[in-house]
Amino acid sequence: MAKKLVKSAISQKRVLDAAAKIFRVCGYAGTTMRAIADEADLKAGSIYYHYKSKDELIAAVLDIAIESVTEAVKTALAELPETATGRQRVETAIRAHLGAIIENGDYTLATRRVAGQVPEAIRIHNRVQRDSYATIWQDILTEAHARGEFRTPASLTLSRLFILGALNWTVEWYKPERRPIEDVARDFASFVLDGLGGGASTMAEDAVDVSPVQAVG
Amino acid sequence: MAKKLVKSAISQKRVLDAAAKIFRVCGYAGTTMRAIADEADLKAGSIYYHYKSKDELIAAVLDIAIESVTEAVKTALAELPETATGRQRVETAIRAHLGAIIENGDYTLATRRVAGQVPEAIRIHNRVQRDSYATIWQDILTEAHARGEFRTPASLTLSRLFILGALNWTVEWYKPERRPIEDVARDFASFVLDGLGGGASTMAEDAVDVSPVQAVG
DNA sequence: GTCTATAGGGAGATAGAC
DNA sequence: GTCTATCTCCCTATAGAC
Repeated sequence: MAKKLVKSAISQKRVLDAAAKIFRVCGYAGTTMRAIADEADLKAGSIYYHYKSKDELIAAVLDIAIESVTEAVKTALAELPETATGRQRVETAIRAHLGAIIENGDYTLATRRVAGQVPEAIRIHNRVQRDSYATIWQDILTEAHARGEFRTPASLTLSRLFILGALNWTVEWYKPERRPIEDVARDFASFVLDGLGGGASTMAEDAVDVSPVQAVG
Repeated sequence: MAKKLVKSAISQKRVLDAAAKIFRVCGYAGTTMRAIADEADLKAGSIYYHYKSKDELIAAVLDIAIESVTEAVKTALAELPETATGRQRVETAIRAHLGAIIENGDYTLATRRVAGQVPEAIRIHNRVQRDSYATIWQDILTEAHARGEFRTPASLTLSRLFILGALNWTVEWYKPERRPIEDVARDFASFVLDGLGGGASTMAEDAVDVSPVQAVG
């Protein structure tokens, strides 16, 4: 916060960004302090000035991954007028979620790659945060359903898992140079709300596919 | 194939199943030959009788993961009558895909955990198989669209990535004791085809959620 | 804050007995 | 087919100079 801390904070952030990048590529056990140090233009020993251990680093990466998405979605929803419909809220949350996980791609993907491999204590802490994020979606869906905007007494939990699955998978295939993430968000919102086969379309004409058979990941 | 090979083949399968399980939990670098050996009730050195290296093991796991899904979906589609609609084909493929990835959960999840960490040659080989699987879906969607069963000139590639993302994510949260995978498949097909907000519902009444706020993964 | 040097442990893979 | 024993390499983390 004070000016004296700025240099240290910058280094710390550089180490953290490097860690996310290496964890993403190499997984938990495959990530070495040397590789992180190289990425951050440091020597391995120097990392320990900023973080006590490899576990403290992965804990920080996991925290940022979920917190950045939570913040983005909360903020986007808060900016909507009170009169916003359930559909609008769902679409807004989709846009914010996609934007955040793509912007923090290294952190998001690192989270996926190391899932289940981090020590128990860290996993529990992170689980609480993820459950907390899930309630945001659960609330959106519950309210939209209560307002009669959904056609069926579907399981809202299953709906949420369906939506978040499709959204989270984007980090596996999305290439920024191919199309803006806002376009993906718009189409995904349309898929979620109206499906492929029915409903009133709000989907715009789509550009011709550049790569008709892109890998599933 | 001959009776003389049976014992060897059984051991080999036991090693492979053990490898999938350990790769799933520990990731690529985190998996040790000793851990695989323990899981298969062997000593570390014995594994090398069946597989030349750790890389050969992970290559086999990746192969099975994608091939089992491809086979399941191809077979299910082939069993449909020629007169089947696009909707029916999509629903059938969803059911087959979900059934296969859940049944081979260790292989499927191992694939996700080690993504991007395997040597180049293995990755390329597997990439070809995955692209080949993607074309099956692309064909289903293209045909359904050509028959006028989809409401819009949407990007079919984006549709496919959306669907497969939601489906693949199920391995992260699905618990067999909570509900049969067939129920998830039925509801997911409904989400995909009609969305949450519109269309003609084919969705059955859903059981009350046991866990309203399940982690996103 | 960052460096070098190193202690201490564990990995993949091989050799040869049984 | 499976075992034990071992070679060689590389990891995390620490100590102490600068």
